[in-house]
Amino acid sequence: MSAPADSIEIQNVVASTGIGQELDLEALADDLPGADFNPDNFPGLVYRTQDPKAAALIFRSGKIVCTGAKSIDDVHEALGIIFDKLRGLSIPVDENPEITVQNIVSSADLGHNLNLNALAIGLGLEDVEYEPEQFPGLVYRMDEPEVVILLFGSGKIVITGGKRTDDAETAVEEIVKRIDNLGLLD
Amino acid sequence: RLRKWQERIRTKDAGERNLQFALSEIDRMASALGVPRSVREVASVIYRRALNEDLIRGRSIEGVATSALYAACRQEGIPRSLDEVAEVSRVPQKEIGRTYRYISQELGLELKPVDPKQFVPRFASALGLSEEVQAKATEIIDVSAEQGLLSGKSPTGFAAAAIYAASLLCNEKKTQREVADVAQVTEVTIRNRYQEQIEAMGFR
DNA sequence: GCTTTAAAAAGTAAGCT
DNA sequence: AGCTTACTTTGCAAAGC
Repeated sequence: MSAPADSIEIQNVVASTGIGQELDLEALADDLPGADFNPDNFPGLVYRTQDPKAAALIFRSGKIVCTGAKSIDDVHEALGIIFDKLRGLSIPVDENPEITVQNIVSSADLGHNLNLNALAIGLGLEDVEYEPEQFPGLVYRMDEPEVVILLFGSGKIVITGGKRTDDAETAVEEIVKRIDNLGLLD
Repeated sequence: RLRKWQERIRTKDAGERNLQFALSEIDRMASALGVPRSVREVASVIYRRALNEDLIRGRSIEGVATSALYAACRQEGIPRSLDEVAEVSRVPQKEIGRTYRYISQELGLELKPVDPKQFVPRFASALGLSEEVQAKATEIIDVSAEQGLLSGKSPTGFAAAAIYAASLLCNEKKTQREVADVAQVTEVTIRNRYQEQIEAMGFR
């Protein structure tokens, strides 16, 4: 009764935005408690929010990358907290900065063990990367939706590369169809 | 005009020198790995194809040469593990794996996943084990793979465990450490795979 | 290409008790 | 023999080397 699509859980959302204002990251690193800034290592300043849990990379240009959130709502919430923190430091922040979701990582469970060797051949070696000496997952690049699926022997899978919430659902339904058509869904 | 002409000759010479270097490296590594001449020839063909399709750009000659050799071993059914290939190359294992995936994809090699059984003769003879043990190990691999135990597991670790189990069953016991050393896996991996395989064979 | 961030899957490995 | 920690893979943006 439980369809594989019902097992989908969003694990990570990556989004980008910008406050429309250049920043002095050296000063910001001093004024923002908990900020990590190592310009020799990486040009962005790292700031983590506790609730919701997320990490933001803040750049001199005022552009920001938010990762680690468990939902698109959490991305907006976390960035809202950061915008308010910056405003609290008298830094002008755009009224409603546009937030773009760049990648959503989800996990799901197909509920059946998978024969990855058979699947590599069945799905087509040209679209598959399966090198168990290097990584236990089979990497399958799907065209529609344009996502990458990692399939494991346990039947657990990871869907990444999608920008929309329903990409994972569509991808799971599609991969189940393809595996079933190959007679490899036991 | 003259300058352009000289430049062409210079790049042609450089290209020729690079190709000779790559082919001699393939030869050197192939000798060190003890693979037959036929595999070196296949590796050379793969390298030339990669060169013609401009796949070397942005990659090291040695990295592509090593990957071509790794691919050739697989294509010819006598695979070497990435660990083994990395030992005779001056390119790190991680880069060999990454470059192999790239040229394999771009050249459409479409190589099937490595079959653990292909490691059995080489590992077993390195351990001085009989044909009987090899046949038993092969049987163990077939039975446990059919039961779905192979998915996601390293082919060398799978082969090593089967050889260890077969050596016990045929009274030619080798220690986990001895098998682990020739297969270049840890004893922990052999132990884990061995337990599953023994159960799949209906022993215990 | 690299650097940094985040998260899942499962296998392998290394260090410590 | 465990247990813990850490590394492998995928996707993406950011700025700069």
